[in-house]
Amino acid sequence: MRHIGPGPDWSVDAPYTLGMQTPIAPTHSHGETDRMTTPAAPATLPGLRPGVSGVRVRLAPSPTGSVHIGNVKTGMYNWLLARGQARRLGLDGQFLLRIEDTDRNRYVEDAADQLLDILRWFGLEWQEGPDVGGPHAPYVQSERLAIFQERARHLVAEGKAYPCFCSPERLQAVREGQQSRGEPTGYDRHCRDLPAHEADARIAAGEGHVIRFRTPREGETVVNDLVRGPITTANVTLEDSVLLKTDGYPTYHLAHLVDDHLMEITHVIRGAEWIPSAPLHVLLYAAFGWEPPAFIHVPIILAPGGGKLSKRHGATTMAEFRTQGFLPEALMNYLALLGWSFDATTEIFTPEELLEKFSIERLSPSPATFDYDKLRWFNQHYINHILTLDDLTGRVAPFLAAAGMIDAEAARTDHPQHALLREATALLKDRLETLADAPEHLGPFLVEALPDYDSALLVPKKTEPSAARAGLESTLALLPELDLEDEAAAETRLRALAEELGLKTGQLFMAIRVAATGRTQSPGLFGTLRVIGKDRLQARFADAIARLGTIADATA
RNA sequence: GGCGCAUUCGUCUAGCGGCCUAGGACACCGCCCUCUCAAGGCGGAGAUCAGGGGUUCGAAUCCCCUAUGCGCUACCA
Repeated sequence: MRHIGPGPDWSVDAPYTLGMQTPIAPTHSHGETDRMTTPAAPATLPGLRPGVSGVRVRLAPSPTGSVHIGNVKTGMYNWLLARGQARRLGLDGQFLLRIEDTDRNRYVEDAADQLLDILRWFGLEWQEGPDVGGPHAPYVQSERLAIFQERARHLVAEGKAYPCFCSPERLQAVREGQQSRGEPTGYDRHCRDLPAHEADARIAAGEGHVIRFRTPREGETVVNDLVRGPITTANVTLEDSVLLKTDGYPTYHLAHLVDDHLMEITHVIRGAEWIPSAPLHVLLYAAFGWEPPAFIHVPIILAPGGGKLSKRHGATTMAEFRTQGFLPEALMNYLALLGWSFDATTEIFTPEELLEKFSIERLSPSPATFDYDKLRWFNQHYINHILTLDDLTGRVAPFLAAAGMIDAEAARTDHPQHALLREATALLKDRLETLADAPEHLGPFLVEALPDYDSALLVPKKTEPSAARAGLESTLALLPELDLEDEAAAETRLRALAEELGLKTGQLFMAIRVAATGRTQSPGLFGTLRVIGKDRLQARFADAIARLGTIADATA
């Protein structure tokens, strides 16, 4: 029987080393711990420092375009930790949103607004952020430049960072020289030991420069990742990274770290692409004299063929998944399982259930391949089995309205088209994989007149056109006295009709199906007839009969 | 090249030294239901647990090496 350790030991045993903490062990989801003799251990959260009463996590995207699915997944885990796991343990849990717009070259004008919009659509709610404010405002880094510059100056004053005057051209030349000699590339620390008076003079003269971190050249740094365990890196392999750029903007390394500290972030769940720079961050925290947060690096999402997920494979941004008709709940369920599991068999987790079940202990360190087929299955499952009919009706409506099939207001229950929309949705929902499939499937049930279709479809296999026509004429004649609301009765009547005409039920039913919908595939015939209704059926049958008049029987 | 991370059915995963002749799900195949197509139900095939060494009475589970994949190696995040 293994237990989660008594909690991380945060004692610092080396200047540049985080206190050792054992990687978290998963809890057993069943078994002996429930015995009455076992005193209930106080619930603890891995990575939480003693004395800290709550969890504060963040999602810190940069507004450089549309949000990638991977960023959202990472943000979701943060959200689930704060709003789910932490709160279940009776802790305060705050999830915040911070915009990291420190790259002026990649900045995209409306990206931040779109970001908030799509994150809200997805279902993430933040307690502090650029739109809602909070105790640590502003939550946009470009509005916090003075803070970062002050911190950088502070490090320089303490000798833990230094100004570097090397031009991009020199840096490139250095790199090329290293490459041609087969050496590891990297900054050669040319300005690391400039005399202070010289550096000051050049700055005073207005010479452009960056601020670099004076990385220790000896020892090693340990990053304690909560799911991976300790990751040790020799300091010699680390670079003197740029902290502050020539334009006065901070790099990610400086900005995120200062803000995480100021905003009292307790857990940093971020993409695995940050593992290589995590030692730098640990060193930076030490240089500032700050306690670092707990780290969890979650794997990046792989593309079906290997490599990273790109346009070539399908949707990659949140916005694309939305327009393709995916439900945020289904997307969240699928994404959650791409690197996390609850047990051996449970796979359906609504957002509420995720908040109840999610725990960082069960996060996986290995990368997962994105499977569009499985996502579609989840989406279909939510459409068909999880959403209520009224909910689904409301979600399908915008897609149908965009296709011009219903009025934009038809989702309102007092709208004249609403009843039909709802009935059609009920009838067709089991074949919708995405909301975007709705126009294709519901079309025949919503429009007045059918779009043109292949008249040959009206003649079922092994059936003469004349027989199909006779069947439809009889059905049309029978229509006024049929009670379509009583599906069983209508079925009995039409089965009898088939027998009278000497047709197999399949033959008659198929002819009717095509006449009613223009297709050979539809929901059950009698539900189909009921929803389309007598008026439209009358017109469609008449049209079908006219079409059949132009098709001659095969002369045997 | 250097540094790092990862490695159980095609894919997502369960597995924490004996419950594993490896469980579940997607996809695939078959059957059932049936007026078509879906949905649903039932069943099947599919992983010698990357390979090789150890440790142990016993290893998918612990250790080491190798291989492969991925990431980082920017005044991008």
